[in-house]
Amino acid sequence: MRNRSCVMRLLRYKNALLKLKALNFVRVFSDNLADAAGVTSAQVRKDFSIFGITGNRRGGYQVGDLIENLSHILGKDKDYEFIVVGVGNIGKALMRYDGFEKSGIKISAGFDIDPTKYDPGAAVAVYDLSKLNEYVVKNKIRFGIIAVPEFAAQQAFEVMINSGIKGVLNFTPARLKGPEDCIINNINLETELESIIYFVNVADKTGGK
Amino acid sequence: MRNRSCVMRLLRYKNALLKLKALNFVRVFSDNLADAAGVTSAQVRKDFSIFGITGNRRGGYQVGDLIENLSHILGKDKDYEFIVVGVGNIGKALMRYDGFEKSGIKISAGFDIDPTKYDPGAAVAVYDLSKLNEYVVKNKIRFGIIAVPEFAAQQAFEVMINSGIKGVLNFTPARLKGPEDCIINNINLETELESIIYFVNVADKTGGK
DNA sequence: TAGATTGTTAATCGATTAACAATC
DNA sequence: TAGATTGTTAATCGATTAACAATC
Repeated sequence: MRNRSCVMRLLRYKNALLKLKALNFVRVFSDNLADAAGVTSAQVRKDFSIFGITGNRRGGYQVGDLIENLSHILGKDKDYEFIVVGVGNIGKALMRYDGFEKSGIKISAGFDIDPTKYDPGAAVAVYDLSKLNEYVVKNKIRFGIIAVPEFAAQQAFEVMINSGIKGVLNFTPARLKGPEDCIINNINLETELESIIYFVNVADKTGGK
Repeated sequence: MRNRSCVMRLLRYKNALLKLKALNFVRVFSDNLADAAGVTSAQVRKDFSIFGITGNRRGGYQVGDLIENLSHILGKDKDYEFIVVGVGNIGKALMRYDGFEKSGIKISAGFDIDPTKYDPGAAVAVYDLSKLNEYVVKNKIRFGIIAVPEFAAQQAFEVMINSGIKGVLNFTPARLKGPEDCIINNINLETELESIIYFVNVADKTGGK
């Protein structure tokens, strides 16, 4: 199915392919991609088959064609702008992070309710939250990142949705409620760390030592 | 099964319960927890059953007991220290983030190879990467976060593992290779954003407008 | 007791994997 | 051609859900 895990795998294949291309590889087999992405070769071929990607029996896949196919499927043939709401530690880090560019992703502005955060002249400008609607409408922004404190998350989300944003990455533990057609991805840092603690503790008890 | 998704759900139940407790709730039903965590009530009861958590038929669960049970299972009856390797945008944000404390998680130091980053006097001290082993051994640190550039990830990981670290949260796209008994959680920010773009584009085509 | 909720089993659902015919 | 790899179907695996007897 074209579910989240499958799409995440396609993104991994694409990243692996870009590295192969940089090494001047021309052809690649499902086995190679499987190794690179940490899955089975059947999984790779199945994923491709779901999206109608074909190769050559016996000859594998052309690296260049495959990258083009995946980029098209993943909607990465043009650049995309994100805004950040909440210019605290995490928000600021994302605004300054330069690793998104190579994926065609640009963080174009930040918004906060705290006036001491305003900085319209910065490399990535920071505006008052009240300016969000105007900015998003004017620049046709469709994507955003929520990096506010949990209690402010739902409200921030609603401002974003009402302005026309269709997809958000939510760094708060809040379970956002909104229209069906809006895409929400959640990252919960506390939970990630806590789950590591759990599995290490389990390994301690069951494993040796 | 006691897999990652299941543990992540337990963590969500616990967070919901802590909020209920703050509101002076004494009892809770599987239905309530299901709503709070966005799952079915059968899932909640099944999860509890896997970990041997029982309630009262007809009477639901005692909020206090449940929190205690979950905290014990999740290994959160004591505090845990993490170190951060790579004091760039993300690393710094994590070191300054104050939301971990309430979960009993402390970021106790940062490490970097760039001498301009050293700051042994900071609230969270930053040391040379060469000091990592000594620090980790001395303070019996078992958990770490990798926030270096991708090319340095495997090396950073090996330094950590060799010092006795057992669980890491990896912010790079690198697929880390190490001992079986080491726990690795990956967060890939680019991929999270790219998957949002994909699903919004799909909704555009299939949905209205 | 009557009614409601748990705890658990069995059914369902979906995703992954194995296997192999097609074919380059 | 002979050999190797794809593309796809069927089998397997595991997780989620439905259902209901147990029971508070």
